[in-house]
Order: sequence, then structure tokens, then C-alpha cells
Amino acid sequence: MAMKYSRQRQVIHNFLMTRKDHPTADVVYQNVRQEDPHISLGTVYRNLTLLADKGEILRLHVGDGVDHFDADTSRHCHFVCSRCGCVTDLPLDCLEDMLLQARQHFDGEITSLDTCFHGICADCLNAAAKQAAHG
Amino acid sequence: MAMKYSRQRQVIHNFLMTRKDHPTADVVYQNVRQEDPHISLGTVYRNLTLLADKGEILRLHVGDGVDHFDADTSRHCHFVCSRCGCVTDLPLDCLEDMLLQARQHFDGEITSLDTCFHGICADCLNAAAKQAAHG
DNA sequence: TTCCTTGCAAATCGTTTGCATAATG
DNA sequence: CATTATGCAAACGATTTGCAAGGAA
Repeated sequence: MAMKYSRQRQVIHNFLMTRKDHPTADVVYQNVRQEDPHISLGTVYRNLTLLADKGEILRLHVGDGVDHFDADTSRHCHFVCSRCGCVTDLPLDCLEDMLLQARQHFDGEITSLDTCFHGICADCLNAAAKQAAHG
Repeated sequence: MAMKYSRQRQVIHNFLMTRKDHPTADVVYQNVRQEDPHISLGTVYRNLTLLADKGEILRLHVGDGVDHFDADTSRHCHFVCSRCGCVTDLPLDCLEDMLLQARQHFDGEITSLDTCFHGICADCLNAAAKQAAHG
């Protein structure tokens, strides 16, 4: 159960820390392969799962059928664009209050909270507006 | 695109409305089969997807790798037990405020919000306590 | 030397889809 | 009659896993 050092895991974690767009396992794989051409997709999955289990990264389920990963483990919520599928952070200062309130109204033990907003991102809105103007 | 009546879809929707535990497609299938023995799993999936697309039911992604379905389309959040996997409703009156606050802090268009708490449900807590007392 | 980790490929599993047939409007 | 829905089985795609070989403690 103890984790030994592995170059592959280090590369994966390092890569994830450079990104704020919450990449999928496959995106991680495609990128990490440039630095480590022999790495396998299975190893990427294994290490992402391992890191998530240890709490060093977050595994996000945003509803598009693919898992996304986030090196930022602080409590925050996410937004998913229904048009382009991008996943971004969304700052909200009422999250802790929400947890408190939930704990008061619920007679089990609440450990965490996943919040995910859906809609159209600013870029897609702008693109749509531009297209409407031209059309 | 227009929906014609289908007995199968009706049975599926009816069944879902009797349940508050947010069953998976397969659970819907197993149950609905007792009333309609020749229904196929594909038909269950097709109709659940159709109903969800029409907004008549909700498709939930709670992070266990399987989609859950909910006939209650009013805005509410969910709790998932990390031990037994049960999915329950969790009443919270600050959800609308949260949406408002998110809209103020975000320059895209937000249409909806999925919130899912994780932890240990009351039943599992009790079971654990009982086991500790005996052991 | 012991145990964790890797690469590879095959297996898993939830979900979707193609097709010929049946039911609805 | 036109269109949507069904059952069945095959296809799909993301993720996991078994195994023999390689690397860290």
C-alpha cells in the first residue's frame, strides 16, 4: 500500500498542476507522452486513480461521461459549458455555509460536496453573438 | 421528434415516480420487467434518455460510474453514501441563493446546478456503531 | 530481495446503436 | 401511410485488470 516513487506518476502530477482546465485521462496521456513517450494509457489511469485515492488530486464527474482531473484540491465548484464542454473553476464563497447548513439538516455524516454548474460559457456566448451579427 | 405514446415509456415513467431512491437504468429494467416481461434493456435506456432530454425526469451523475434517474425535477440536491452507495434527497433552502450568487460571479450563462454531498448515511453509521458495541 | 510499478493487451461494464418489425397518429 | 418505438444483438468507449518484466527501498 505504501507508495514508491515513480517517474511516471511524478510527470503526471506535474503536468496536472500546470493545467487549470481539468483534463481527462486521455488528455493527460496525450500530453505526458511528449515528455515520456513510452508511458502507457493504463499507467496514466492507474496513477490518476492512485493520486485521487490519496487525496492529492480530485476526480471530477461533470456529467459528460468522462472523468476529469484537478490538481487543486481546495474546496471550490465547477462550471461545464453545454456547448463546448469546457470545464472551469467557479469561485463561490458560500460553499462552507452550504456544508454547515447541510450538516444541520441531515442525520448522516457529510464529508464532502461536489457542485457543478451548467450553462454556456462566455466564449460560446460571444461566438454565438458574432455569428448572429454576420448572419 | 414528436413523441408518440408507448406503453413501455409509460410503465418506466410510472415506476420511477413511485421511487425516491434514484434507481439506475438496470434497476428500472429489473423492476419494470415484472410488469412488462418482454421489455428490453435497450428500450429502458432509450426511454430514460428521452424523458431526461424532454426534462420530464432527471439524469443524475453522483460519481459511482452509473447514471441514476429521478422523477422529481424540482431543484434539490443529493447525498450519496460512500459505504452503501444509496442516493437520497437532501433538502436545502439556499440553492436558489447559490444560483444567484454564481450568476453574479460568472460571465457566462448559467442554466442549472448539480449538487451532490458525500459521506456516510445514518443507517451505515448505526450499523457501524452496533458492530463496535458487539465487537 | 521484497514489493511496488510498468507496459501491453485483453477484459469489463454501462450505455448506445443498427436493423427489421410492430405500434401509434 | 408516415413516423416513432420496440426487441435483439452487436458495437462502443471509458476504465480496469492480469501478467510477466523492470525499478525503487
